[in-house]
Amino acid sequence: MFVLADCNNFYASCERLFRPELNGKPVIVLSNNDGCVIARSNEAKALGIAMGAPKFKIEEEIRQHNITICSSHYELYGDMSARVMTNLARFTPEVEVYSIDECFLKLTGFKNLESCALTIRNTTIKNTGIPISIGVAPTKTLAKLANKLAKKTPSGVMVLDTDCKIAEALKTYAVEDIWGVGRQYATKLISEGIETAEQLRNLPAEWVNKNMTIVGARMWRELWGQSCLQLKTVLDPKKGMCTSRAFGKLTGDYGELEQATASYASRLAGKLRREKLCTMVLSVRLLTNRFKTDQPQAYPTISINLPHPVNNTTDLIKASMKGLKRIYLKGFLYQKVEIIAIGLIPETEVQLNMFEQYNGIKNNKLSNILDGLNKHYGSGTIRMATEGKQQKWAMRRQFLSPRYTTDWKDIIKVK
DNA sequence: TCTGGGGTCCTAGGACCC
DNA sequence: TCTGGGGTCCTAGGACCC
Repeated sequence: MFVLADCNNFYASCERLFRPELNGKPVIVLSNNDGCVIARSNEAKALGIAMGAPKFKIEEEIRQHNITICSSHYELYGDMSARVMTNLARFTPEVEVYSIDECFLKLTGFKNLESCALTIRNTTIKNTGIPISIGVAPTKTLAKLANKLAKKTPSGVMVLDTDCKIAEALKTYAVEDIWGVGRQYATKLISEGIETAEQLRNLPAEWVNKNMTIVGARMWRELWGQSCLQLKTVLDPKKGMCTSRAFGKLTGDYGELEQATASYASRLAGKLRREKLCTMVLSVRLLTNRFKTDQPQAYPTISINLPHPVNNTTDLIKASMKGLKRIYLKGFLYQKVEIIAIGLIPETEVQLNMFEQYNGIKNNKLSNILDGLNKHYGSGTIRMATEGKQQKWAMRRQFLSPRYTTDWKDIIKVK
């Protein structure tokens, strides 16, 4: 049996954990740059605050209902996530951490699944303070579905362990809420008159194969209780890595773009080193704001093949600067730069190019020193000069909570 | 003023090979 | 006039996820 454990309103719950006065009150968490809503407490959901709503469009509701706003704070969420996952892993060795707030577990040989699920839920809540729901079913797709139903029950647990219970659950389950049915498929299915999971499951296999590719066919079989998606206990090596973030303001200034590009490249280099990976290709892309339809749009991009696979800050900044210079177009206001690394290989498998000069040893040494200092004195303590000092383009985080769990200086702020 | 960031997998089509 | 049959690899684009 597959179990899906999913934290309720995870980011909002993390924020509330250290501010208990917010319990029972509407809380929302905003995306980077305090752009749009990415998490809501139940109270905020009840007020009709939509997922993804831009903040500037709901100012009136925020004021009227006295909604508490938080900037997203991934350091805090990451730390709380690790605590939740550690607790879940105590119940079975078969664990797949699926996302920051979700985890699949496999339970074999348990007689009373209901009480087992309840134990998992209650223990995790007691030890972490994060509310969580548990869905249990014979396939991952059905466990996801069970979890969604569990959120609506008082016990927070839903076990679908018989054909009868599964059939009953599918009857009224909206087709667009199935894991694997996104916007495109939902529109298509609904236009064909398929509105519930039961109707989708009753479609002939040929129809699904023809219209929904192999991915859809797997999902369809999973709805019938045939497990096609296995538990992934070992993470696959990453294939690509990307640093992309909107600026705090639009800019067409080359100097500012240089700083931002260098700083994102440096961040990407740090991520690569942490995962012990090197990249062979670096892509740089500038983007204007697609919502500003009255302004000229441009998305110039370039891919640079590196002479050697690297992950040191010096070489990656250098390559990104070269890319920026080649794609920069005057007269546009840019909102974002993306730096993408593709063709990742493990540090230990790097092969050098005998026809190119290799400065890796010196540059790697420098990067390691950088990492060491930033780790000891706090990230951002030391950085490359090209990354800039003022960073006028840096993202807005007006409503950031203290680092309750990861910084001694901030812990004293807890009331 | 203000609209997230990071991934995965699959398919189709073109280039190229013998 | 007639114009094979089988592969592989790569890329772009589209779908999905949280």
